[in-house]
Amino acid sequence: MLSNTEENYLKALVHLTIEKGLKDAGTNELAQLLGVKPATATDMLKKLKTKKLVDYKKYGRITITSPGRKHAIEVIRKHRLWETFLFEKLHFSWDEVHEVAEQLEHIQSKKLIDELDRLLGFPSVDPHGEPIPSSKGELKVKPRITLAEAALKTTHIVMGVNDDHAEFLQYVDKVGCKIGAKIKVIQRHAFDDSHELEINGKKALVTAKFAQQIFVA
Amino acid sequence: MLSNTEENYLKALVHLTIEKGLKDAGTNELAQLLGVKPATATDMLKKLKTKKLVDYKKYGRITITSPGRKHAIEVIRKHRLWETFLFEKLHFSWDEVHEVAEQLEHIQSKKLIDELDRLLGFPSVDPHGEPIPSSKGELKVKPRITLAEAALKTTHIVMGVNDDHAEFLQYVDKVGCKIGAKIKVIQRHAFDDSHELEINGKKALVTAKFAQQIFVA
DNA sequence: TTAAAAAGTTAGGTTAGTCTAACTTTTATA
DNA sequence: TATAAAAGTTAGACTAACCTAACTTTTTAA
Repeated sequence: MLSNTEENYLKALVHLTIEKGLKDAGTNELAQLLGVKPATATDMLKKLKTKKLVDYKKYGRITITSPGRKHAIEVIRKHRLWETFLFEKLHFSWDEVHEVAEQLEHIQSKKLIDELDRLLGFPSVDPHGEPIPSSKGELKVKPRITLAEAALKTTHIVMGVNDDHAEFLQYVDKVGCKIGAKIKVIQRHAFDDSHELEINGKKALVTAKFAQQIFVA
Repeated sequence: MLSNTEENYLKALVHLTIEKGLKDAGTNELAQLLGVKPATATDMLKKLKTKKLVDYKKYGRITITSPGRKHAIEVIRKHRLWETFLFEKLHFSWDEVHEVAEQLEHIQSKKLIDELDRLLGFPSVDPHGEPIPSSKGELKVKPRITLAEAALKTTHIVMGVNDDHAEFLQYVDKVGCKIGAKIKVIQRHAFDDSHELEINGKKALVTAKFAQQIFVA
């Protein structure tokens, strides 16, 4: 049985590699994502290596092993099912679900998750548009285009949003950028990397950092 | 914010005092209930004392303070609401709910509990017949008679069952002893403390330990 | 009423997860 | 291609929650 902390490290590795289409990650970026110091991440990586959950050699890059990936994807499945439950059944808004799901994702009970899945009607995406891994551990990695890379003056559909920060999501919501919204990048300003958008017909000006968190098709 | 462990100590103190109609508890019984050594409980009691959650002096008896009680009752409320959710919405049987609720009771989110309460229709008892504290922190302590103290040859109604052990609950279920069942103590055998019962008309022979876990009215 | 038993505490040790400060290895670039 | 910057590691320390072994205080009962 893995601790909550170990599960969080594995989950972070999947976010940094598989979900970005990359094959490995570095100690510093892992530490940063988890909000710990690199030295702390090094210690944990040694432990995860002895448990055969990551492949890793000193000063090298980190890859997740097949058992490590399997476990991480289960945690991600739980996280996204709980987010969906909170949103669909308990009247949570999309900016409120993440924080509570971070706690709920570590509850250990196979039956709980199977039944939750059934109660929700076997959903395939969470409230932010992120795919929910199947009970067999399959995680759909759709090649995602962020608003920062999307073609200019073309209408796109908002497919998903990074869920990590409540404040960000409230802002996203405020400018009318919901899942399914029609969105167009009118122009990019090189001097400050800002993006001029049209969301469902309404103009908005956002930063590059904002644009990188919005996934479109 | 209290750790899961601190919450478990406070909860155990309420189980040992308020729910039994007693005003204080001892280090050893507390340690035993929590499955730790007395030395460990002593350490934690010192910590809870500095946080003003218990009243306590060296070699003395432990009482819970008003803030400590308030917090403990919130945890008990969460535990029993989660048990009810698992039983009512997720097809768990009454012997399966306790273990998972032990994990879920520590999730921190006021909104989560308020919404769960609403989803369940503001229940007043959990699947084992235990009262669910109100959102204001009121815990009904019904004076409870166990089967071991119940009058002989009188028909009683099963009002509740101690929920701690899944195996016990499965056995309780098997002999037909559900909440609301009619139960009569035919005879008690002094030489081995066994109890001869009649449950909904069917005979059964049970131990004293069994009889102490069944609450009747 | 005192001695043994029960209850409770203290001291010192362990593990998990974190930190800082100093160090080493790798990489990128002048 | 040498060296500075970036990336990563090591050593030593801290806290929370647990342990065992030895000790002290309180209670019980002969």
